[in-house]
Amino acid sequence: MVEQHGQGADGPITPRATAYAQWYQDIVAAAELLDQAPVRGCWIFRPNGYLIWEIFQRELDARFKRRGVQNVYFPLLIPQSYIAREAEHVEGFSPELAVVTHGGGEELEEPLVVRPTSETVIWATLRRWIRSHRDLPMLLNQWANVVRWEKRPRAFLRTTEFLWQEGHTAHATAQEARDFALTMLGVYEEFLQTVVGMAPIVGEKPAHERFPGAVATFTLEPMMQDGRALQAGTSHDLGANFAKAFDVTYQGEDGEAHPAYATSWGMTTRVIGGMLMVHGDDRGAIFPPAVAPVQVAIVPVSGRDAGATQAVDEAAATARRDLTAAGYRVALDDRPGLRPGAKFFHWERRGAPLRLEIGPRDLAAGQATAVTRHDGEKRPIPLSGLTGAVQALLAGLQADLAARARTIQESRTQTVDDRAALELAVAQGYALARWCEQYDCATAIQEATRATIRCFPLQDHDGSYHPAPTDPGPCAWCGAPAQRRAIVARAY
RNA sequence: CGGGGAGUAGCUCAGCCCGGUAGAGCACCACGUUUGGGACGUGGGGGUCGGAGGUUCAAGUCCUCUCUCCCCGACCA
Repeated sequence: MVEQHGQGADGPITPRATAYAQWYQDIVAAAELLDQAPVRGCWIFRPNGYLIWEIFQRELDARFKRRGVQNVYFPLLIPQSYIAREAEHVEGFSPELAVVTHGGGEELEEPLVVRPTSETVIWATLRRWIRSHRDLPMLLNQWANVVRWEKRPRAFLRTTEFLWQEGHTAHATAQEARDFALTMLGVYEEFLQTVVGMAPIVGEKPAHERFPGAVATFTLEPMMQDGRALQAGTSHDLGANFAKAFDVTYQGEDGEAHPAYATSWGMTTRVIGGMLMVHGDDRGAIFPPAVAPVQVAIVPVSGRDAGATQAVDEAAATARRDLTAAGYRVALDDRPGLRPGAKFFHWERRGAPLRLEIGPRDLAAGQATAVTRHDGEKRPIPLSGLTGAVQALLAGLQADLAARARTIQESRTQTVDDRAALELAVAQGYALARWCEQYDCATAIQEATRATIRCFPLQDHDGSYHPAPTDPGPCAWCGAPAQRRAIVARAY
């Protein structure tokens, strides 16, 4: 029923205030999500880690399909020449490609790259799939793994191989492509808010941070508890760049050939790491109920005699049966030989959002003791109405976590107008500052503060995104004229 | 790629300076006593000491080479 401890799972957890990076590693271990792989930068997903990804997949996939997106699968290996077809694309990705040079014991005539992303192979194929305006829009997605040879890997946040979904769509007009890129941005935002419990800033990347080959890159930037940003998803308007590079045209109603307009959008296993950093505390991981591998941990407390213990065991088994039947992910911690306290710690570290204690005293009162992980509060709930009470507690907990994340983010976001204020703001969170949109200025900011231009925030009106109103004034860093404010922050 | 650190039991590490029977804690297995916030007793299993070469009667320990991992920076979802 209950898995045994794994490596490092029981080690001490470094407090966040002592060393945030070390704390992060500790709670990844404590939650038993990953294990070390033999290859640098790669991690093994343990059952709990993969279950979270499966839940992400289920939630996102349903949202995609609701918008008419169909799943496909393209191969892992891509001819090296494909990557080179789009000028910015090859420049952007070449440094981090893994290249296969040998196969079947022989050197390959043309090296194959392990996909870092699939725009090239997909657009090479869309050339055959798109003929007429009746073929559009073509809305595709694939669940896949990709490889990017990063210099500095970190568990979940930046791994050599990572799991993601990559959506690829083709449209008849530039406007339609832009609209769809924003639609998917909205899907991501809603997912991060309601499922993951994040409060991402949604915005557009500055030109120098765009995806290689994109005309616009939109991003979601939730704040971690230490004030740093994490890019948690992107949606790109690729314009006609890939259609031109791969010669994809369709015949319009006017009988003429037109280029197809593209989007691509992706979300990765990185978000799992972000979720840990947003919600976890010094006692371990805390998972929002919507994604928790174990939503309810039932800990029976044995009685002084066999009869009382048997009654407790039966009540615990009944609770598990009822909650499981109601669709919850439940663990009954019936491991023998462990005292209740040890089990409490066990489930706290692993992030179970709700714990139910059932002991002789509870049974005498016809109740269970419910303990919410994020605030440690204990409250009795009647065994007769267990499922309903659990549902209410989990719903409240999900909302509490999201609200807490939003509060932290807002309290650490400052609107600033000059260099000194910007430096102070990025030392502890987000700065909302006018920026001149000059690359050299962004570089100067980064060299001085280690912060980067995260995005120009977008505002959500009537389900669509619009740029924030212009706010002319001097660039907070260099004083040159600036039209709008950007989020400036250190990032993972 | 620069700068640090580390490879010895499943995990965390001691042992290395000063060569001589491979250890501790935790975890694991068995039995018993415990059980409302990390229990205890007794017994037990588990090791090519990262790899290769060298010195030596003898190498975890000394020498040479090598591989790998982790952490901190620049590249990135």
